[in-house]
Amino acid sequence: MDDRYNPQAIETKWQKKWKESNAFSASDNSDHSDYYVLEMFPYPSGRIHMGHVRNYTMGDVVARYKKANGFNVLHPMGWDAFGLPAENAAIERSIHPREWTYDNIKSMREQLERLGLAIDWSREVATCHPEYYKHQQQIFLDFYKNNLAYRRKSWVNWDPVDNTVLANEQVIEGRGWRSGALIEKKELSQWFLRITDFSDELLEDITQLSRWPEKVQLMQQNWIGKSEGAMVTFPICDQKENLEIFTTRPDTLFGASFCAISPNHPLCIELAAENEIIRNFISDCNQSGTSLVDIEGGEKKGVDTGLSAIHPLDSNIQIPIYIANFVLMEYGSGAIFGCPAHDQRDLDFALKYNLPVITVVCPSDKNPSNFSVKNTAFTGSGTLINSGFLNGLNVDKAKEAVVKELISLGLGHATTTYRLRDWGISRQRYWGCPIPMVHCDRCGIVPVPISYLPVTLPDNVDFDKPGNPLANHTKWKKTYCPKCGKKAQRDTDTMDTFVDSSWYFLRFCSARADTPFLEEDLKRWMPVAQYIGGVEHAILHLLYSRFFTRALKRCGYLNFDEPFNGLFTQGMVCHETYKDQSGQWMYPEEVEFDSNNSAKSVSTGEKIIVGRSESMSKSKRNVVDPEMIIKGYGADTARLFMLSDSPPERDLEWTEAGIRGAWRYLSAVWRLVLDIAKSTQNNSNVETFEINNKHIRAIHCAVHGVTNDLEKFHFNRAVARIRELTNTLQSLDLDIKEEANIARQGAKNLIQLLSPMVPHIAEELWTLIGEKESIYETSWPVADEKYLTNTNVTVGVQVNGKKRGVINLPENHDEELAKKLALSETSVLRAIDGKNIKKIIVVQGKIVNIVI
RNA sequence: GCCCGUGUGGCGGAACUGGUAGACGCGGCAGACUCAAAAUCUGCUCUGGGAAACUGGGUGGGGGUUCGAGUCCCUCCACGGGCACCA
Repeated sequence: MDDRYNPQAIETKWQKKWKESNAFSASDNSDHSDYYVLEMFPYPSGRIHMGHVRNYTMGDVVARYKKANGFNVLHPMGWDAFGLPAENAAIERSIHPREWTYDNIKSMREQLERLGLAIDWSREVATCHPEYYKHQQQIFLDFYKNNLAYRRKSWVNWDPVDNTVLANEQVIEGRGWRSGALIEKKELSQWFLRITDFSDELLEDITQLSRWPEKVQLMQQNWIGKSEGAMVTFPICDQKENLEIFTTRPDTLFGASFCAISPNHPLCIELAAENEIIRNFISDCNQSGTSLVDIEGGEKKGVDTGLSAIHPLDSNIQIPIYIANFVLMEYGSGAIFGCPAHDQRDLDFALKYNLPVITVVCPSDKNPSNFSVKNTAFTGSGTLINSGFLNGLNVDKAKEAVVKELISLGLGHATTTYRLRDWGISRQRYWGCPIPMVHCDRCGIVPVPISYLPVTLPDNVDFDKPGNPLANHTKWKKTYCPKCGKKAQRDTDTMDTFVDSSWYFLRFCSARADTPFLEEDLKRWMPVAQYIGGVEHAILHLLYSRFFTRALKRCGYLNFDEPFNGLFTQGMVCHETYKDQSGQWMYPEEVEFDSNNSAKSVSTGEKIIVGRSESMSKSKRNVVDPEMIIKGYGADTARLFMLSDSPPERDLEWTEAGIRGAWRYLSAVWRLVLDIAKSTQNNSNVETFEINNKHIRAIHCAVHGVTNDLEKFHFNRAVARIRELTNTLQSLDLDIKEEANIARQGAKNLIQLLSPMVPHIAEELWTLIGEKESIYETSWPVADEKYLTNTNVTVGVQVNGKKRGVINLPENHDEELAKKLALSETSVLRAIDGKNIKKIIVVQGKIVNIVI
């Protein structure tokens, strides 16, 4: 073997060996404890990016570390393979989406394999494969049977560029999350999944996910948006119908000075038929949509309907009903009562339209007889005033009293609403899982029988026509009704790709089964012990997956609720951005730095403007191709750098200097271990050394510390500790027999500690130092306690909290000794300067503080 | 606007439950090897004063609790993220 570190040679060598020995296949009948580690599967865009490298390296460290600790590890990989880019490629380059996708999968798999990931590829799945989506269709049919999937007409967010419907969460600032096009409103019949059936469960159970980041728990809680309040009925003067209003502040009911309904409220639409002003106002609101409202800074506008509502608690009071642009049809009941004194938005509206402001809650530090709200609404708690039978009660008591009264009047009840709404999954696209339903003129909507599955996508489709290729297809949609046998039509919609990713983690457990998954496999592997992915999926994917698991439970597929026991969300990979003089983004390899560290264009020498570091993205061209890095430095170097500099949950700044540093370090380890291997003998029995030998202690401390760090996902600290150990080993004199023996022992531990992070070089060095077994099969080292506890400690001595010196003490020293030694230090005595000592604080093994 | 997070040398970041701030790395400086460079190795590197011993300051700003605060509390500022006419 070459004396120089040659990553390309050893990496391909070991990747071949691992593959040949099936090293990473998970056993479905092992006696060991099972451990399922999973990273979010990628969309097969064709090339991996640094985000993937970071994500999959972390997962690989966990997989290999757990394996070394005796676990039977499941670490699979697959492809989130349906979706729009495949269709775009079809349109732009006349490649069939299937061909494009499978080509991409092939090249991305090669790239991932080149990273040396300990993945069980025998379980690989692609969501676009009929063997995957036929099970998804079966699950959909079961959801339908169990009333968890339903169809209804609804206003949808229509993306005019992608020609498809988007879920609310896919609309960002009024624009499509993918296309960026302004979203229009359109009414269509759509399939929905009843996620709101589980609102409460999803909300409550999330607090029990102790190994999830609190941030993600909170984001999901906010997303579900539970609020408790009351539904109140306001009769309308001279009308049969009542106005139903949801409020979280029923206590302020006597402060109501107007009602407001949404422009999309049924009553509003009814009124619009005979009223042009209202008609104009509605179209105004619909037109402006979200975007204009944002631009105008959310001005509150309304139109008086001329109708009046009767106050539910006092029929002598009539309050005007407005149509207001800030009332949402989708939330609550689409109607509110305005209490200007205690809601800033209502107050703004009241001041604009000259409506009365009735103060009904007085803060505890104000005088109830003269407190009144002027320009700032009071939203805190206090005592009720001007409120009839509620006067004198606090807010909470008043809420209860009002609800009680409303119930007895038959005009209301306590209720809870959620921000979360049902999940619309219909997409007017070709490259997705077909919805296995048939529309029959006689029988209505008829499910495709399970034995007919899969409903496969047709091959010969035309992407040149606008709209849904499946609907445009001449033959595919034509079928026979499974019920009456007469001619009928297939549903031409496909499912949102978030459906595909809501159960793939279950499929991995039984990747080749005839049913979606087998119960005994789920029993072995689920829930996922450690899930790792980007925080950008904190809400959608993770919430949908939690819902899916519960829905599957309800349909009798499985018997647990939460799919992911542990969740880790890693930060993004960032890079500086570069622009040339004309404002064009530049790739990092097009930029060089001169000796003054100013940036120039490689080709023209033109000065380059260096921008702040941002998340790597193709549009800003601040990307570094992992393949180039692997070619230049090797996969181990790329992996090590991904783990070393930043804490994994934070963003990582990609730098050329950083990657070179990682490479230099691995080269140094290579030389160090080679030196040690050459100059020492492999004696298998581990020697014991004198308890205070600082070198042997350093080794055991490193083993102990790295183990703790890996358990806690502190990869960057683990790397720092391993480097410290390397420094220690480098300082040993191999000509001295005892030190050489320590060095050999230390080198072995060093290789073991490194092995989850940089597996190829670890395997090679493990062999070079005389070991026969693959390091992947070798047990994790355990630190010997006796080398960890200190017999002597160095303790700082402070005078008035300021460090003035250090003293050495036995670990179990008493107070007197500490005081005595502290007061014999010259630097300490100088600081005391003969002054009177008031007190001496001694914390054993930590600190001595002398107060003067 | 509301909710959450972060703020430590030139840079990325360490610091267990309040107990010696700056581990480890990057960069920089000096030196060794070399005809020279690269690579490698050695040393120094928070900052002001000082030749040095030593000494003053220092974890976004201000205040507080404590013998002792990067860590806890209050307040302000900056940056990042989530939600947003949510009734």
